[in-house]
Amino acid sequence: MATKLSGFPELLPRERIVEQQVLDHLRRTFELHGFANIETRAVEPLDVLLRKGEIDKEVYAVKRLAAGDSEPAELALHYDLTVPFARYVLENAGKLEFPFRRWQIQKVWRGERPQQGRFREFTQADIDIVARDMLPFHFDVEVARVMAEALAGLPIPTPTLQISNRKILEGFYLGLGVAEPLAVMPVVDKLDKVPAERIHELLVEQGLDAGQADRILALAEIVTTDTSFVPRVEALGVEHELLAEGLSELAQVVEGASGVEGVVVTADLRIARGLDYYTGTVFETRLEGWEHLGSICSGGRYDKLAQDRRSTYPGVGISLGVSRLLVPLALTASRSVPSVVLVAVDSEETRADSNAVAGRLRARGIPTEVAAKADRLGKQIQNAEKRGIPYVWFPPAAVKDIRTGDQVDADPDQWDPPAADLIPNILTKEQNT
RNA sequence: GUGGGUGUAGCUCAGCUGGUAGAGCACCGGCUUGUGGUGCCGGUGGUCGCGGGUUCAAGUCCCGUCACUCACCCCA
Repeated sequence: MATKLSGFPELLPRERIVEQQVLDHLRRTFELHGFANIETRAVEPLDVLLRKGEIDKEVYAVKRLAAGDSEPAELALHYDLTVPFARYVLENAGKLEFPFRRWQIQKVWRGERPQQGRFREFTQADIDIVARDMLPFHFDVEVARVMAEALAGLPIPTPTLQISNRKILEGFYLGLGVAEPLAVMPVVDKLDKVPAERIHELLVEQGLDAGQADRILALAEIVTTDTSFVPRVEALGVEHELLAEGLSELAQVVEGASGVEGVVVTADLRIARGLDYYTGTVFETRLEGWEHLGSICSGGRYDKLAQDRRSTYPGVGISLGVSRLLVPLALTASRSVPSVVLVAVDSEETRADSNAVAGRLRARGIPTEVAAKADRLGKQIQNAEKRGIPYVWFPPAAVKDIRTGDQVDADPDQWDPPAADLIPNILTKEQNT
């Protein structure tokens, strides 16, 4: 008996066409910027996954059935692509050329309770740049720029790339005399859900005085679409070397990522990112009208994610949640099959003629199928229409656009569909209804 | 993982205080040996998410479970 599994979505062909085009676009954009591709295995040693980040990660352990209950699981499915990538870099450090720029699109697994836009099995698209010992800062700018361009070409609600820098927060807190700046960040990070007064209370509970808490909240209120956040932060009157460094960095990233049509870029000092390995630039991304989904694309700079005896490998990267990104789409394409043309069949005796026409169209790169059955021609047309195939070919030499009803004489060695019909079109919700 | 809501034909839904299931759309066939989307006539289709319980009798009450969904948590 077939049963659905919560959080493990499976798409219909028409939906998959939409996802596939999104993936194609991402790959094209990443490769346009020279990123190389790798794929890492689905499993990692359990202790590698648990060592980074928190211990309560909902990871799926994997073990051989024959291992029995006494042997603990040693492997687990990866829950992101960054940790496996760090491991991969260490393992292949001798064979890679640095700085190493790679894109990676794979499934990941998390045991969280599913909801709209939250899955247990989903697809992430990552770009990261890693170097040995020293990674120039301009790569922070590049990674933001590439992802902005990738998002720009997609048929989604307007994305806002929210960028911050942990050096600003940490430096500001240190300048304020806060003893444990890293403990403040997870609290401030909740600002989008918890009211400011409550955050203030929580900060005071952490041992800060009311004045410090006020200034911390004042910093977090600063959101700008250009570099005007710099004087606004400076006006708060806190000074620290790290703060100044962070302001300079963030200004460069915001400037560098701005100007991509269809993408809003902000310096947003609310963004702190819970904890983890981030050391500088941090990113989150929200979709207009779909803010409740949370961030669809986040990442940042991590100076010490990977380390071996000799070297440290600093990196900067962003992960795009493809599965989550698809939620606002109607997830519907103009057709459920790749076919541009359905070649009609007059009778089973002449099927070979239809096959010949199809072969000639395919030889020129036009996806073509032949009618399954020599039905009444009206039924063959309806069958094409049902699946959204735009053209029906009547052998030997006539082709009909069944959307308009226009029919013309044509030579299968010459005829070309308009470029817009060559692949299925993604329909938005409005177009679909 | 914690707490709440929902679950009836492919789709959208109706089924009052318990008495063995309906509509519209879709789909199939005919009017139309053949180039369709309108119209008319006819037809197929439901273990009422699944399992258990209460009852003479449950879609309708109770419990469990699964799925979807909302908040929290976490994050893509």
